[in-house]
Amino acid sequence: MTRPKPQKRATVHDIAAAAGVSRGTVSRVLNGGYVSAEARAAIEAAITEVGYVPNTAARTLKMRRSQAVGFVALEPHSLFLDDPNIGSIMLGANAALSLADHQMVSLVVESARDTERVGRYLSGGFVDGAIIVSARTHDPIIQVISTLGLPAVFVGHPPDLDRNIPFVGIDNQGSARAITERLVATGRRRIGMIAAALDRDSGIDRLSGFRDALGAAYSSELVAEVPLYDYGSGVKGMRLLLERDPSIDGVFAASDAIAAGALEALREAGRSVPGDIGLVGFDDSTWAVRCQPQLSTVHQPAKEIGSVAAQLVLRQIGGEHLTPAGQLLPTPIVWRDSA
Amino acid sequence: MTRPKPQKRATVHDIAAAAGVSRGTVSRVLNGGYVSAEARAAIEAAITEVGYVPNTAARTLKMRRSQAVGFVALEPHSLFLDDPNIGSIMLGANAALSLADHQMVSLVVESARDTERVGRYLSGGFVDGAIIVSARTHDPIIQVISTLGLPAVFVGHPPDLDRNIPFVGIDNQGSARAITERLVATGRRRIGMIAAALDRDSGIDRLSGFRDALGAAYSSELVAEVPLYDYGSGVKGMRLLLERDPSIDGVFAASDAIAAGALEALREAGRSVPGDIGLVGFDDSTWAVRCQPQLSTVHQPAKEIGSVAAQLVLRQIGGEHLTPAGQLLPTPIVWRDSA
DNA sequence: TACGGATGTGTGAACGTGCACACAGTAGGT
DNA sequence: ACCTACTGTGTGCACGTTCACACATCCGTA
Repeated sequence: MTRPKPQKRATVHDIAAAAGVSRGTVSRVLNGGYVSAEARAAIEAAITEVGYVPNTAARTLKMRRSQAVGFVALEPHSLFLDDPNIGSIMLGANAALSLADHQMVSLVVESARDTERVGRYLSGGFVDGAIIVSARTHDPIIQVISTLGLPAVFVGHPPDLDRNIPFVGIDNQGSARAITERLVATGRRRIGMIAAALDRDSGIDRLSGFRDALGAAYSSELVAEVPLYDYGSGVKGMRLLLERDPSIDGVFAASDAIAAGALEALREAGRSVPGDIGLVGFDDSTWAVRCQPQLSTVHQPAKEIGSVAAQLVLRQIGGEHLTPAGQLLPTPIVWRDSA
Repeated sequence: MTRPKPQKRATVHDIAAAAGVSRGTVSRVLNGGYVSAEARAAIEAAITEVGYVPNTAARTLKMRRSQAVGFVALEPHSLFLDDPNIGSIMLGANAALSLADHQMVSLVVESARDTERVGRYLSGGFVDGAIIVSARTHDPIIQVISTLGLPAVFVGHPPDLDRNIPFVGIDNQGSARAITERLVATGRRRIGMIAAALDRDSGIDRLSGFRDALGAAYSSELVAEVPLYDYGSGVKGMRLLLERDPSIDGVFAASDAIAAGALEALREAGRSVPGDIGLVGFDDSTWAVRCQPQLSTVHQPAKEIGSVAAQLVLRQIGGEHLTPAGQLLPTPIVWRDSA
């Protein structure tokens, strides 16, 4: 199964020959340097005529820099479909990288096979740095990045993350505590939580913030654990809570998508929101304003997170050693109709 | 602003020296060939000890193949946030490429600056082929791909697409006609459409399918044109239709997100669905089952589209000349509660 | 003994680029 | 007349890899 070589493409040699100069001169018109007006004109004409494009792979090899940054999305399967956040982070990162004339290349990891291949890709000199999104605890990618010594930034910070690797995120615990406290302040007495993604720092921290806010009133019976931040999990989680304690009158959902699902389960059960039950979410994604009633939630500055992550990677590529390693962005609470 | 060189990494030379053999032998244990058991063992030991990873850029340069395929998402800004389709297509493509041991790299194009940089990236030998999603009519990327001669597949087919470039998509026109006809069959008499994205083939074709189905009953007054396939456009479009003709009793929304927005506007106006008005969407995305009532819609096999696109690119990379160029996937209608 | 095949290893060249260096011509100041 | 600075151009080398080739050894068989 030998493959035919791709068609031959023009090189600096061809351009040099066509313009009657040497490779060096062509290189100089491309990258700057002293070139006479005639030579420049002849070379530029030759370039447009044959449609020459520099071979970036060769340039990367020589320069040891690719002007590209990897954006690694781990297990995005449900994230892409239910969580608009990852898309916003991506667009924020792309905008920032674009400004610095760097190419963002997104790599999707869904299987073990992907992990290994992406590891090779990151190590292979195709990217100068990487942004890693939604890593779980003990994620093999952490090891890969650590040993590689590649400039990298994590979005969120798995507890076992190497201390030297910078991250950008939000104060999940503090935000969860704050919004739960405001739920308490509205007079709710039996407050539960639909906790999700407890294998990620975000999930763990949101739960412990909830716990902090309730203090002595906390009861593990009123916490429904679900695997994902998605709509379906919200439906199931809410049903479970209603079953365990029909007198429940407040719920903190670990994400807006979960809250939307919870809303559906509450509608099924004939409970009104915010009349019978106060409901708050997390993310301030497009879900929040689509729901009926609109969700009170924690605003997550997704686009900015992406942008900051990109800047931190670029600074590392520039040789800077980042300290302190972590950076947290503010998360204002948005109070709407659901609580 | 000179940047420090990245840290020096081990090469085949280092491994060869450490194992007491030559570069050639190291290459053979990496890529297959006759190697003695002792040599192999020594080399493998050296590789794991220093954590050697082959430099893919160098390999790409020599082999003229990168084992990577670009996934170009054009103006995904609202798509990522409101349309789950693009994520599904991406995951479908990644799965198929992964099986063939190819790396999918996604490139996001949002600005003219991005277009140019992505063009350079695609031409630079970093990818062996490309999948292009959601190109608009007269998109500059079409020109870039055509002149480049890079193996490529479009998802959807802008009317001005080069005839030789394969595409994969769905029969937007036929599907739109079919679902509109079923809406007619339920007894609706004043049927309107919220048409979107009329600068894309999908938008144009869905509108003309709608027109076909209504025949003489078609009235341009009952078509609300909105720019995007998103929720907000749905709200606006539906308000417009209600204003133009309060007796409207059926609506075909050009996407599920639009239908969801329309549902919101109908709720505002106090109309019941499907009681007062029958509503159908397009995509069968997660929106469809989240809405209340759940949407009758056209199922779009997004994941499969991605998968087929990937396979078509891989076949071209393998040297095959694809003919016929286009491939359409079936789109069953899913009949739920909204009509 | 001589030969051919299978197995195992080392060497040189090439992929396309950028940079350091060498070199040449010109102009201006001492 | 000489030195220096500036502009302009060509050449060789290196980046790290793979492949073709040459060479070496061993074995079985004519």
